[in-house]
Formats: sequence, structure tokens, C-alpha cells
Amino acid sequence: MSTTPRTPRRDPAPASVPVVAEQRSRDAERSQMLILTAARDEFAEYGLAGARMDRIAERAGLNKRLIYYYFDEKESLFEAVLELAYRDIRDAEQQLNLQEMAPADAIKRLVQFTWEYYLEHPEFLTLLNSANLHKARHLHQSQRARELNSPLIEMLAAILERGRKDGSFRGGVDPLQLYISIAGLAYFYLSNNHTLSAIFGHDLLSPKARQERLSHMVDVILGYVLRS
Amino acid sequence: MSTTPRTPRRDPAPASVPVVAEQRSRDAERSQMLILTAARDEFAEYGLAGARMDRIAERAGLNKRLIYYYFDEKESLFEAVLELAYRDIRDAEQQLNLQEMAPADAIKRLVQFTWEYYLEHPEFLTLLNSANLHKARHLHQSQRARELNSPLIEMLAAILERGRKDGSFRGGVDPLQLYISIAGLAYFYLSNNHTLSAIFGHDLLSPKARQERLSHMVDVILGYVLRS
Amino acid sequence: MSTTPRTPRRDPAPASVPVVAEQRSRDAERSQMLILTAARDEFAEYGLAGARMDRIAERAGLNKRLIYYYFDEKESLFEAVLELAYRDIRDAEQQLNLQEMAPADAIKRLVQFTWEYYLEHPEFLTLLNSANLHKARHLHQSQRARELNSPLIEMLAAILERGRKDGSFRGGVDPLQLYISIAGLAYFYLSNNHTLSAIFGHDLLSPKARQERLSHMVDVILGYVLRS
Amino acid sequence: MSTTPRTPRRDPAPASVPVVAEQRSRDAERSQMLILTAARDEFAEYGLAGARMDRIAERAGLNKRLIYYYFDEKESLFEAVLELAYRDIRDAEQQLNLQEMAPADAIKRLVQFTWEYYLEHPEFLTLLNSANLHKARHLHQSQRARELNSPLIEMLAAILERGRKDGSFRGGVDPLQLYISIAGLAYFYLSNNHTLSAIFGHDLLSPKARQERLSHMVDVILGYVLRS
DNA sequence: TATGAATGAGAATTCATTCAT
DNA sequence: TATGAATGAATTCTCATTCAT
Repeated sequence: MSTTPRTPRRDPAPASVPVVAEQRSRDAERSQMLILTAARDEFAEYGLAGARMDRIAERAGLNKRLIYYYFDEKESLFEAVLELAYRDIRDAEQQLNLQEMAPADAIKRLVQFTWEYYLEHPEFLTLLNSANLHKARHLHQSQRARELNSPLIEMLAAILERGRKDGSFRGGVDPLQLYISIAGLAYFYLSNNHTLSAIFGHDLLSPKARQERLSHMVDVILGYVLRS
Repeated sequence: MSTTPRTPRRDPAPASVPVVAEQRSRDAERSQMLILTAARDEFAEYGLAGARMDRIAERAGLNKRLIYYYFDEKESLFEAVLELAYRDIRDAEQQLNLQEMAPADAIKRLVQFTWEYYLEHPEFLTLLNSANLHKARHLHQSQRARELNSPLIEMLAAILERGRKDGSFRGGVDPLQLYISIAGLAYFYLSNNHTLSAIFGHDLLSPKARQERLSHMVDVILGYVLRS
Repeated sequence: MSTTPRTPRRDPAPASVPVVAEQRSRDAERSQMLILTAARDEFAEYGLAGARMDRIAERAGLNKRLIYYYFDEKESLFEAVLELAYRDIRDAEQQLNLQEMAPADAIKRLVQFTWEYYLEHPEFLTLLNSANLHKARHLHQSQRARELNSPLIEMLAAILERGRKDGSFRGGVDPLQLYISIAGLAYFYLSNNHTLSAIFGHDLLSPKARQERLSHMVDVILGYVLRS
Repeated sequence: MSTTPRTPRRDPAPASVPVVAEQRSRDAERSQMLILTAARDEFAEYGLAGARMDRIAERAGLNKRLIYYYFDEKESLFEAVLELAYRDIRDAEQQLNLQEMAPADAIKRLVQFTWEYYLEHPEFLTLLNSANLHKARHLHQSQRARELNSPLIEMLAAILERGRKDGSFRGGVDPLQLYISIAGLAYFYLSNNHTLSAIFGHDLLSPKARQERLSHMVDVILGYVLRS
């Protein structure tokens, strides 16, 4: 089933009142976006099973019934939220323009971007968790799953190749593995921040701690790709 | 609230008393462990909110009421499961005996151990996720949180120091950051395996893929700590 | 917490709108009143702890879920029922118009009214019992507690004063004490009717017995207030 | 079914160890009394439906199973508690020796006794409430119900007769009605103390308020029985 | 006489979802 | 397009009571 909000079957607007029709349509879009945003926050905060349709409606300031009108059921809503989240990060990644930078700078920039994106979008982390707890079956069903294939991998491959050619990078680095590693360095620290803070007894999100983590991550990744 | 089952464990039956068949269903300690194991699996599979007390009872082969008898409520049971999981991994870590190995070998061994532990204990990953989704409040409440402070950090600090002294390692490596990085490299790959597989279109858990990932992880971590 | 049903009552349907059959099950105010009445009977019969939400729903002919929709939880429902009961008796008291009667007649009338109200509203007695068993905490929480302050006390004070002035009543009678005494004479007999009947071996609620009790009560109260 | 604690069928004590048997028996009696006392307090505090067998065991400091051993089930235990309560008040009444006092003094003494007994035994009031909420069916079942028939009624009849003969009391006073009235005056005030305090806005149990109530009660009852 | 372990039936409450307008 | 009313199916948790020793 498609997870795109279905266009509610409404009576075709009579030709004489196009403006009103437009108005309606904009309201509809606005409502859907309100719901999606509210749902994203709710799912991020409580996970799929813990999220409450009532709370989503309340967050959105809309009637609960409307959620069903646009998104059919909780799971479809969750899929729609996931797609939105993936689209958002892919859009952000595309702003990066790494191809114009020196290889080492590009890598550094990517690490920094990943770190900052996760910091600014904590919901992305928990949504990803939830999706995987549910075996990513929502993703499989989605026709867009493959589209999500980040163009970053190709971008990263190109950077690695440039670096290898100019002698600054070691060879044989798999861009997919590297991409996952960069994400993992940032993700684990942030996603498990509460447990780590509790165990190690200090706040891992203080400005100083954040700076240190980013610096460490850059060192690890560059330490790996740079020809020694 | 303590997460220890309220009824004190009985001393194990003296060896001279033959264990009769009936005893099986009257052994408090055994029942508690059955519940804990069942709960661990259920929580790992569905998360805290998605887990069902009914299913836990069924998995344990025990009356649902008994869960409440020993663990009071779902959340306490979850706490008890978490403590068990932490204790298990800490116990495993303590078998490592890294201090006797050459620094680079020790680091390599630690990466490998982490990777294998996560592979063999996939429930640990989702439990960690769930705990953090719930803001690790379960951990905070636990008096044992601090005990969990992995002795591995000190062990790792010693290894790094040894490596630095013998000239093989770079200086200035923070053992806590390194520990988190090692965990993160393995964790992200495995925890988000479903999403990653869907996006990148191939099975990340094939034997070959596993081998490649471990190899990459070792390269990244050693690439970082080794003096170049 | 307020005990008012959270959903504001809708304005009653304008007279011009014909009440269709379907409306019956879609009338919020009616549903709430059905629930309240059913709950009153259930609480009166079984007390707060003994009352069953299932039975209340059944008595009301409504879905159990709807009770929670309007009243949140058992205790709030109980509070709402109590408020209704207090409101009802206060409303009835206000119909009395004692101020226009001769003092002795007014007192007699009040005794009679109390007796008859308790007889016709046996639920009032058990609700009062239940409320007090639970230390009237429901009342304390209610903002309306003070409103319940029966205007009867002032009315009674005025009657006593009139009687004292015209020489028929003794002086120094505390209207609050008298009010409680009148209530107590009727209440104990009715509320503990079962025990008393069992102990004394005859039916205390036969028409003859009722008449005798009322007569006795009037004698006691008048014997007290009348100047001898 | 009898509500008397059944004598647990125990092996007859061997003739050689009578002391131990006595000991056992005393322990048994002690346990039963501990249970009864605990149950009385629990039932008084929460009513029959609200009482918890677990809490009773805890209050008694005994294993829950033992309650069932001695009292079979909750309802039987409640009956036993009721019988104990009735026996207690009857015993206290019998200490009164009203027959030796002047009629008016005897009446006054009875009012005072009732007031004080209720004050000192608040559990009696709630137990009576609970019994009647459950339609006193526990009492009906009890073979002792009739025994509870307070000898006070006869005592009261004698007093009234003495007063009538010596010219101090009015004639035609029904001792049963009077007995109920005396109880009702005290009972309503104390039993509904919480509601009354909340409604009238002051503490009805302050020493001063108690004194005033007793004084009022005496006035009411004497005002009624004394020949004017 | 005493007790810890265990349980089935039930009770309050929750939740996604649908109805009717 | 929007909404308040209503519901069935769970779901967590409770409770009196029994088991086994």
C-alpha cells in the first residue's frame, strides 16, 4: 500500500468557485503536514508502540478522526513519517557540495555534518530505531525505499578516489563501510546518551563534551583514510 | 525502587535432597529466571511499550500472575531485565584478559569481541535502544547503575598507555571516546541492519559481509590508534 | 480535579430540530446522565469498592468505554455521583418553604421531610456512608463542597428564633446540632435497618413501623424544642 | 455455616506431652485473635469489598494461608469480626448497671455511654455500615444473631417504667425506639463526621465540639422523656 | 501449625478505530 | 473538510483462593 496521503475523494470543485477549492486544498495540505509533524514528534518520543493517536491529534490541534481520514491507520502514518524523515536528511545531504572541496576537507565536512544533523534532529535517531525494531518492514513496503539510497555513497566514492589519486588517502576504502562508520560514531554516542551518561557519570551533551566528541570522530575517520 | 525481586532467594536446595519432579514448579529462583529470560526476549523483540505481559508469561511457561508476584509491574520487570543484560555483558568483558596481550592485539581483540558479542546477543542492542527511548530513567533509578561502569575503560586506558610507551600508539587518545567508537561502529551496522539492507539493497549479515565489516572496523580503530 | 464531565455539555438541540431516533445514542448529555444514574444505583448498592464498572455500563445500556470517555476513572465517577446526590437533596430541601409555617409546624414538617426523603432515596444513605468510609476525601477535593452548605441551617435558625420569640420554643438551641439530630434519628433507623431487624426480630419497614418511627421522631424533636 | 473458628483438626496430643499440646493450643488461639483484630481494623477502614486479605495477613503478622485455615473465606472472616464487635459492645453495655440509678441519671448515663463507646470504637460504626450495605445477610446466617438482642432494651424498659411510676417520665415511650434514637444521635454525627465537617467547615471532633454534642444529645433525650 | 509458591477469574483502564453528521 | 460520540478488543494489573510441603 502506498504511504502517500491519499487525496481524499472530494466532490470536484464546481467550476465557478475555483478559489474556494484552492483554499480547501491548501488547508488540506496544511492539516496533513500538521499531522505528520505531530506524529513525527510523538513517534520519536515514544516509539511506534508507545505512540498514542490521541496525543498525535492533540499535538496537531486537529481531530483524531482526521488522522484516519488522511492516513488510514497508525502504521501507515508511521511509514509516512519515516519517509518524511528520510527525505529530509537526504535533502540536507544534497546541500553539502562536497565535490568541490579538497578530499580531506570533504571527509571532515561530512563527519561534521552528520554530527550536527543528528544533534539537531534527535527524532531521526529514534525513528530509525523504531523502524529497525520493527524489522524495517515499513521500509520494505515502501516503493520509495530504494530512492532513499543516498547519493552520498557515490559522492563519497568520488572523494575517496580523488584522495587516493592525489596520494593523500589510502586505497581500498569501501565508501559504504565508511559511510556507516561515520554515522555509527555519531549515532551511538547520541542515541545511547542517557545510558552512557548514567554509567559514566557525566553529561555527554555539554558544549565541551560535544566538541570533544566531534574532534575525536574527525580524528578517527581521518586517521583511517589518510595515508600514513 | 529496587529492581530486585522482592522475595529473597532461597538457599539452593542442599545437594542431599533429591530434586523431585514437582519441585520444578515450586522453585522460586528458577521461576524468576524463567520470567527474566522470557521478558528479555519479549522486550528485545517488541520494545517496552510493545511487549505483552501475556506473551512473557507464555514464553516463560508460567502463570501471568506470577510475574506480578515477583516483579510488581511491567516497568520493574524491564529494569530487572536491563540489569541482567548489563551484568551479562560486563561478565563477558571480564573474561577478556586484554592486559596480557600486546597493545595492538588487545585493541584488535576488543573490537572483535564487541562485534561478536553484539552478533550473538542481538537482544542487547534493542534493550539498549528501549532503555534510551525511555530516557534511561530505569537506569537512573537503579542503585546499581554505577556498578555497571565497565572496568573496560580502565583496562583500555592501560592498554593505550602501554602502546604509547612502547611507541606503537599515538598519544592523547581518550579511552572513553574510543570505547564508544568501537561500540558505535558495530552497533549502528547491526542495530540498523534492516534499514541499511533495504536502502543498499544487499544482505549485510551474510558471512562475507560480516567478515568485511569486522575487518573494516579493525582497520578504522587501528588506523586511528597506531602511530603513523 | 473537577468532577465535571470534561466534555462541555452541548446546548440542548433547538426545539425546531426534530429529535430523530438515531440521535438517542448520540446525545452526549443524555449519555452522561444515563451513566450517572446507573453509577448512583451501583454505588448505592455495592459501595465504592464493590461497584463494578461493567455493571454500571450494563445498567446504563452504554459501552463501558464511554464511562471513561466522560468520567476518566471510577473515583471521579463516584465524585460526580456524590455531587449529584447532594444537589438533589439540596434542591428538594429548597422546595420546603418552612419560613411561612408556624414554628412547631415547620419543625414537624422538616422531620417528616427528612424521613420521607431518606425513605424515597435509600441510595442517598449508602452513598453518604461510602463517602465517609473513604474519609470524604472526594468531597474535600470538590470545589463545590461548600456550596452544599445547606441553606437549611439558616432556615432552621430563623424558625428557632421565631419560636423562641413567640414563647413556644426554648432558647439556646443550636440549629446545626438540631439538624444533625433530625437527620440522625431517621438515618440510623433506615441505614441500619437490616441489622436492627435481625436483632429485634421484626420488620422495621412495615407501614405501621414507619408510621411509629416518624411519630416517635416528631415527639423527640418537639419534646426537645418546645418550651415545657 | 457457623462462623466460629473451627478447631483445626489436629492429631490428638500424645498423652506423654500435654504441655506441648497446651502450648500449641494457646498459639492457635493467639493467632486467631491476631487475625480477628487485624481483620476488624481492615474491614473498618476499607469496608468488606475494599478490605484485602493480603493486608489483613500483614497486619496480623501472619501468613495469609493461615487466615483460610482458620476462617475459610473472606465472608466468614467478616462474620466472625462482626460477631466479635457485637459481643464487645454487649459486654460493655452489661457493665453499665443502670438499674441502680435514678431514672433520669440512668438515661443520661446511657447517652453518655453510647457517645463514648462510639468515640472509642470508631470501627464499630463502619463495621455496622458495611454489614448493612450487604443487607446484613451475614447476620441472618449467624446463629447468634438473636443473642445479640441487647438486654439493654429490657433494662431501658425497666428504667422508663420506673420513671413513669415516680412521675418524672412521660408515659408511652417505646424503649426500642428510644434506644435507636440515642444511637442515631451519636452515630450520624460520628459516622458522617467527614462529610459534615466538609460541609459545615469546622472540625466536629475537637474536644469542645464533642462536649457540645454530648450535651445536646442529653438535652434532646431528657427533653423527650422527662414529664414537662 | 505454619508458610512460600502458584493460579484463574476478574476488574479497571487503554487504545486504535469507526459511526454519524 | 472536519468533528464529537461511541465501541470492541485488548492489556495491565488485582484479588481471593489453593497447592505443596
